[in-house]
Amino acid sequence: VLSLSKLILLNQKATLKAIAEQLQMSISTVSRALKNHPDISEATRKKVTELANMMEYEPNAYAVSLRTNNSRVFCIMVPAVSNLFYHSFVSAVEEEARKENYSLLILQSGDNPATEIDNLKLCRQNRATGVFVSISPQTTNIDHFNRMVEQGVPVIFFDKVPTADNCNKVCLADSEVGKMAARKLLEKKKKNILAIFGNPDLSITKKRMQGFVDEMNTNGSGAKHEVYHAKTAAEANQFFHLSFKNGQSYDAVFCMSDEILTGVMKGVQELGISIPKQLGIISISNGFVPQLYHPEISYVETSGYKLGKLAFNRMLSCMSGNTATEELTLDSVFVEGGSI
Amino acid sequence: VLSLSKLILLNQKATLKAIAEQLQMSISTVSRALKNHPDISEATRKKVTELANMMEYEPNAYAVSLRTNNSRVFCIMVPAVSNLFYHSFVSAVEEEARKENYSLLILQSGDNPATEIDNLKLCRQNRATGVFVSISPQTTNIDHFNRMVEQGVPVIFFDKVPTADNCNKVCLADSEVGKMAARKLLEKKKKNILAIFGNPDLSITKKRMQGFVDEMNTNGSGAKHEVYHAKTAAEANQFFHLSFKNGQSYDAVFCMSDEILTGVMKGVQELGISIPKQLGIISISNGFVPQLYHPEISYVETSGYKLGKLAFNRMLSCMSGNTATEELTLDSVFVEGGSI
DNA sequence: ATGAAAGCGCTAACAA
DNA sequence: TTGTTAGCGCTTTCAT
Repeated sequence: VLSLSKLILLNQKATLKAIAEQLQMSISTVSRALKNHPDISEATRKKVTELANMMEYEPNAYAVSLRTNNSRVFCIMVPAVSNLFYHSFVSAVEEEARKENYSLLILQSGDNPATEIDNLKLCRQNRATGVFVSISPQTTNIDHFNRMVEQGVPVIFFDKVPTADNCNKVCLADSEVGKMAARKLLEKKKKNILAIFGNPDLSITKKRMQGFVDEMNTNGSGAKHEVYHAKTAAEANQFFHLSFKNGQSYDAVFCMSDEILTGVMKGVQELGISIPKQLGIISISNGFVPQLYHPEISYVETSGYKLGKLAFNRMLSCMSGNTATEELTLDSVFVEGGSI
Repeated sequence: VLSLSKLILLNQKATLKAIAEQLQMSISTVSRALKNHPDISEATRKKVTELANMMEYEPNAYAVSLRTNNSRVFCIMVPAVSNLFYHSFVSAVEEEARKENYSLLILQSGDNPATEIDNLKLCRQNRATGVFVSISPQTTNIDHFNRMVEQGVPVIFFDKVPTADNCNKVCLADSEVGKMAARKLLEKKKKNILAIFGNPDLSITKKRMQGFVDEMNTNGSGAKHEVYHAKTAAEANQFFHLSFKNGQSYDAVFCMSDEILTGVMKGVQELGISIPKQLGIISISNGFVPQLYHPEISYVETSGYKLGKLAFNRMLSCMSGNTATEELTLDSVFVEGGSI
């Protein structure tokens, strides 16, 4: 239950001006009192803070930004937030941003370069302090992003990054990840490997494949591997069925992504194949999907969460005047599950 | 390659003032020209828009908000964005917000009531036009939220909603969902059902359980059911093992959530139980996890995406002056998978 | 220790 | 058709 006087106070807008009028003092005194300026007397400070609390005063972020020319807003642009990998990235950035007292503007591009440009306008309208972006596969021209950088707004590309090299990138070590998966397969003495990759046009596919194939060719004496591409889980499932119906006897399957893995694992269940006895499985994953199965699937980890933390640090470094562009890479980790 | 003159233009801040100075006209003329005010001559409009494009002018969102007293920002507060259900909700709201030209401020509470209050301050600082919130289980006092409503900021509670009834709620029909799952089990003539629910303190658990048990008691003549609670996937897994090691012969398992389902399905794989021959499985889910298995798990759908759309509509209705509070409920759908 | 005043970028009522 | 002016809420310099 609120007292009448409190009700009256609450019903007017809580601004510095309103507080100043109530207290018969100037706006600047109120402002200073509220931010513990040393010049302000204890008595004044006390009166002001008490009334401010009563009125539930919160500074108007827009007025502050306008005045200080500093928005304290980061923008994150991703193809779609409804994606395990990206939302763990967002989650990590949110945590760090909160600590540093920044807010987040989250934008989806839907893998559409035109929407990307629209979103960039929103970033500019909101005078974003910095931008994190994972670009769409069709984005080749990054002039718009470079423009932001020229104007002093750091842009950190992450995950899906452009090929140009004069920009800040924070990536998974995709080639290294593919290499590590191949190495694990060879360590386990797999001789006849089915490797299923995603859309061959994506740079992520190219890099993972390059690492995988390199390792196989360099150190895989005696081991055979066949490469397929599947754009969806359903396609991966079909490939799997074809491969195991034709009597070919692979002893291991490599899945480039969760999408592929789910298609393959459905095939495994459909055909009643026993893992790892009849067949070894290894995947590249964020970690959620592999632990749904028994035995849990062994995978090389690509953590959106860790990438988010790394990207945020890079952002802070850019903001503190570090103008050199850098290409950072997240070390990959193998997580043993029992499927190989 | 940019011309020198363009470079010079780009290097100064793109504001109405800067444009006005270049063109030797007043700020208001420029402002009007840019928003196609009918009073402005074609010649002037053309000159202004051309220069504005050259300078890549974007209005300063903070100045606009400050002046118009309208932020065009919605705030969404959830326990954690790294959650399948919530991020599909966020995704839906983002889509609608974009159409209406609103931005999104996304905040995580970490299921902590104190953080919730902090977040609410952020909402106020950003003068959010409206707030979507799924509260933490420990939040009993919703005064802070009511305060926002009193000050004209609509608050739409979704999913995890408070018990008080003078507020806007958009929920899954949790009781109905439980009831529907029970009905499906009875239709399939299941006689001996293991029902695993989540944390018994959560209202969502209570409601789903109430619906389930009600239906069983009302129409389940001849069918037995036993209720367990598991707070994590691992606990559900343990229960499952105990239940099937002790020689008890359930013919179906009901899982209240994805979390429970993953624990149970791991048990199914570990014990090599054949679905649906030896055992029927039914779950309540967003839809992602059930389709990872073979056969796909039959589930009653709880769509975060659809809930997001519904919540957004409710928000628009509140903003257009509809002050009556309402409690909306999303109809549930049964999705046949083959596991029962 | 406190106040007055300018200005951030924009909109809109009023004037010309 | 265009310009002048005031003001949104805040910070900060300069004065007192």
